[in-house]
Amino acid sequence: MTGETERKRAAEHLALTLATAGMQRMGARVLAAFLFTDEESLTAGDLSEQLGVSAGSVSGAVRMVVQMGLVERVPAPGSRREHYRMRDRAWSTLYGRQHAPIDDVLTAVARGVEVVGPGPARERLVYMRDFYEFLLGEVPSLIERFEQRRGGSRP
Amino acid sequence: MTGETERKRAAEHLALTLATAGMQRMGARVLAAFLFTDEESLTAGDLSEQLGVSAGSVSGAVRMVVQMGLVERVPAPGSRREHYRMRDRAWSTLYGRQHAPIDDVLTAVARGVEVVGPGPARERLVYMRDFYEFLLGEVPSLIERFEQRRGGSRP
DNA sequence: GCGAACGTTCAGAATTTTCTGAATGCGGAC
DNA sequence: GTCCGCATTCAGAAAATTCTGAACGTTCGC
Repeated sequence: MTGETERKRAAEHLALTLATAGMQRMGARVLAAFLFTDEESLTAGDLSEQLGVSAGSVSGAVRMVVQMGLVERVPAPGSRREHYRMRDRAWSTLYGRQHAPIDDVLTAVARGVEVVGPGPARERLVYMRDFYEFLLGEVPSLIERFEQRRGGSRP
Repeated sequence: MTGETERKRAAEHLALTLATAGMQRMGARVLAAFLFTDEESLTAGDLSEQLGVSAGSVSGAVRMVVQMGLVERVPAPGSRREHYRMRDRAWSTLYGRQHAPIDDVLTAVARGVEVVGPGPARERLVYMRDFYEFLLGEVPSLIERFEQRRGGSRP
């Protein structure tokens, strides 16, 4: 273990990396905050203070990560604030969610196959469609395999 | 087959879908143009005209898709222009590339594990690290399986 | 009920990303 | 060697995204 400063630096670095990889910046920062905390749960106020951003930004970012299924509200007995924490399996959930767009792409490609007559373009479209169909089928089992492998040591 | 208009509509729709899924807009439009054409190859001029955008935009977008490994320059005998076409296996390549950020995330998380002392946060970080390591190992074999399954019918 | 604390919403500001268009570079034809 | 046509680069404009901060609800304690 190193100092608290190091922890924050590592958290911010991960947030930046996730943001570069396509996640919204504030969502990534909030997520990193949850990931790196030893607290049971965090409130919007905690996040606002810890990240040095406005309550409004936190509100939006929290809504996003909750909607993504990465963070959940936790019942807050005896507190007026809303408490949140990371969900278990957050990462496999995230990975699964990243594949939601596959459905949309698949639909768009299928439309292309309908519209385009025989020829090279159509062959390409069929190939693409097959690939995305394949993915759509394989990803869940991929995640499941990880869960099972992990399942024994951390339920 | 339907009219040429339908084809363009389908191409633009796919481009928009890919853009929504995180790809840069112009890159997606260029890619869709390659995907939907029956021409052997396209030049920057073709793309510029077809998409109704400036040569500068095309240049940047083409550079991107080439660098992504989705499109390649094709020798242009007897023509001063540069010719490009989609590469075979473009989609599995794209999918593989989408996982390049995994390396970065993995590095960032590993740093977190080093920095954080025992506790819930560290457990979470270890879980995340394991998941991304698992992915990094599985994705190539996933793609390979698709290629093999497809290999017979389209070499 | 009343007051206070907290979260949310939304219009506007700031930042970042993306596109354009003119200048520049490059390669082949003559 | 010079010219011509196309591609690229890059500074600046345009557009989209993201953050803030003040106003508004809501919920709980009293």
